[in-house]
Amino acid sequence: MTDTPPSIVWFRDDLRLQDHPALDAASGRGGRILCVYVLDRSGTTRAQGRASLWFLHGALGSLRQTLKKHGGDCLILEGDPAEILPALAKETKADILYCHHRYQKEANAQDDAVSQALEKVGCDMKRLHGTVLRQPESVVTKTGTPYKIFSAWWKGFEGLGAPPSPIPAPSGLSFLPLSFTHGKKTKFAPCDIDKALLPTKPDWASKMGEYWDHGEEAAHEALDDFASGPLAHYDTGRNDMAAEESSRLSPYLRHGVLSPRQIWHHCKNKGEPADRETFLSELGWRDFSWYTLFHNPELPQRNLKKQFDSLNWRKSRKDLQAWQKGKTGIPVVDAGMRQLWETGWMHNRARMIVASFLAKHLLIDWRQGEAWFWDTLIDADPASNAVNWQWVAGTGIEASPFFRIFNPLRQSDKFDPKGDYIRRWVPELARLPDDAIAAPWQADKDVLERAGIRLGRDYPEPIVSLDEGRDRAMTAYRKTKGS
DNA sequence: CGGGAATTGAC
DNA sequence: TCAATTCCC
Repeated sequence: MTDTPPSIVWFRDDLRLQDHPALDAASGRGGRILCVYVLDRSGTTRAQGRASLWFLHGALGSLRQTLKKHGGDCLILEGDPAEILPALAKETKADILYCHHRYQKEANAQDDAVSQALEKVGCDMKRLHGTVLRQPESVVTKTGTPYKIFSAWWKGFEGLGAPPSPIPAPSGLSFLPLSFTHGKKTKFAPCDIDKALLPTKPDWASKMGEYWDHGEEAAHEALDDFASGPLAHYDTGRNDMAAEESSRLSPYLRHGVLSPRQIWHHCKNKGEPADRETFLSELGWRDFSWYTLFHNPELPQRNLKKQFDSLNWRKSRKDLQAWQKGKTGIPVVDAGMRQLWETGWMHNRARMIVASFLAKHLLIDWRQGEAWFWDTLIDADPASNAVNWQWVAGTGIEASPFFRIFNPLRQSDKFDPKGDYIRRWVPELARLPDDAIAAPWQADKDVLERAGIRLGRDYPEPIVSLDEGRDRAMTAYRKTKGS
């Protein structure tokens, strides 16, 4: 045994052992390691939504199990990291703490504060890049300014060659036992993660548990299943809402059970070039979102196009709730929203449709939608969520033009032609024939009767006429021009 | 990662 | 006539 002092590895959105630069660095140093996760109650960073916390519960449990196989464990505490971590460093005599950079302004400021507090107890904080393909500063235009357009950024990104290869989980890890925390010295009791993380109202845990497996092993299985299957026809398959052709890796990616570099390198030689390029560019969008958030910290709160600050959003609690519950009377919108509620996840095509419907047809502020997704998505990502909402609402830097309004019926025709997605998530419409299920209010009376549907009772009438909603949005958005 | 009206073009 | 293409919103 060397006399190298212990190191602390502070886990955040990187709940894995493989391709974990912070853990790898701690291992390479030689001393014993204390793994810690802090459920941040300081109020300085945005609290995760309830669905996301549910997934976190599983991810933390799996991380602990994996660490136990290596003879270690992860200490889970609740409170202010700037108090907890220095206290732990003092108690364990650790002189170095490893973690990964965070790219939200508040989170980065918190890390700065933790670093300063650690310094006072003789502990050095080392932040490594481990949660994105490339750190946000690394892709810049020739004039040194950040890119605003994805395709231009992507070109610059690819011009740098392949992203760094993932690193394997360190072997021969040596851990500091957690038992010291049960001594009198520590003032921090271990966090009861069941109590702190599992949702009670609503009790999502039992339902969502049917759809998701936890842990690195399950995540890599999902990755391999996708790479050896749906990736081969991803270009078209990803848009079929009823098919299970999308990767469904987002929850693992969000919580760092998988790293983007692992996904990239696992897929880089699979499938046809066109399908692969489409998928990798989706992974690119995730990095670009973090890049955009890094350069625009106000992204989750403020329109990046200030022109839309004057937009007169409708304030309708009733319409917002109908959207949230999947009772808008537009089947494809309701299908998406119900899939979200039950599984904590929504097909990406459906995300665009429901988001466009809220921000355009209902003319409700995209921030209301962003907040709902934040609370109900197990993959709710600080960067992607905000970027994509601003994209759909037309308020982002590189956004869909404001007059681009998804027509839910055309979307149904194109991406759920047989209505299978609607049948799966809006079962009360299941008996309607293929050509009527996307727009029951347009169906003949006897068709509805045969399917056992009385509109307004078994299934709602549309809460807004698609034509009128579209016109209303066009008018309201157009008014902001030049104002 | 559009929609939809206007227009073209193959019958 | 009607589907494909063009072009403005």
